[in-house]
Amino acid sequence: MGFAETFKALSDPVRREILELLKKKRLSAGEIGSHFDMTGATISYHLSILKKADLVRETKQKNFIYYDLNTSVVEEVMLWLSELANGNVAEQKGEERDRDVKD
Amino acid sequence: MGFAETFKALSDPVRREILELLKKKRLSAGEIGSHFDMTGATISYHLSILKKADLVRETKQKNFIYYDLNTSVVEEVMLWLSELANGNVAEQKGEERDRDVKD
DNA sequence: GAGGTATTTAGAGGAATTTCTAAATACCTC
DNA sequence: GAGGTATTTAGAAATTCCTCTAAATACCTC
Repeated sequence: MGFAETFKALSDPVRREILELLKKKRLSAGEIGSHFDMTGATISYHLSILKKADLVRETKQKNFIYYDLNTSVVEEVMLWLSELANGNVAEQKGEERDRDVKD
Repeated sequence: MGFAETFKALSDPVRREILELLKKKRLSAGEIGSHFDMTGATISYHLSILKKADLVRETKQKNFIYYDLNTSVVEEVMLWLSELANGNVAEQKGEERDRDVKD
């Protein structure tokens, strides 16, 4: 946990693109790397940051390491943003904001 | 627009705390600064980044500058996250994911 | 276990970020 | 318009981030 690590992980365009790739299906580090014009070492660095933020999970299989998206952390972030924008959870339709806040 | 700037803005704890302060009510730069143990110049720097990300708006009044939260950008980010996590908009209850994606 | 493929780790360079102090700007009040 | 308050800008220092090359680790297959 810790939004600092999560938002920092999300703040890099390469890492966001990795997450979008993983949205479709899980991929090995090498498959992810082939989508970018960077060395495998750099991809590994980005994956380590996504892992630290718990945005992706890894599974070893044969001599590949597969990565997939962890949506629960994404939803925690959405919750925080939702409370920031609306003062409550996922209420999108009204403009009731800051109503009945006791403490 | 540009998620790079938005997520980068959200990635700093001071800036997230500023946004939470502004959730309650709009505040002048000085009022914001008094919540932190930093110089006014540093707060001004953070505000400039929030402004660039369009997460806050400013209004001049007398010789104060008031800042308030721009929730529409927050909602754009939520939308992106929602599509990342669920493949569609704010669908929280099902596990239908990646259905009927034509292109 | 030797060779091969997949991935990570270490170390270094350059760019970007965060903070400060000091100075500049802006605007209000008298 | 002079003095005062609020805020930003400029420049510098310390730290963190992103990328690379080179080397290490891990694991599979024969």
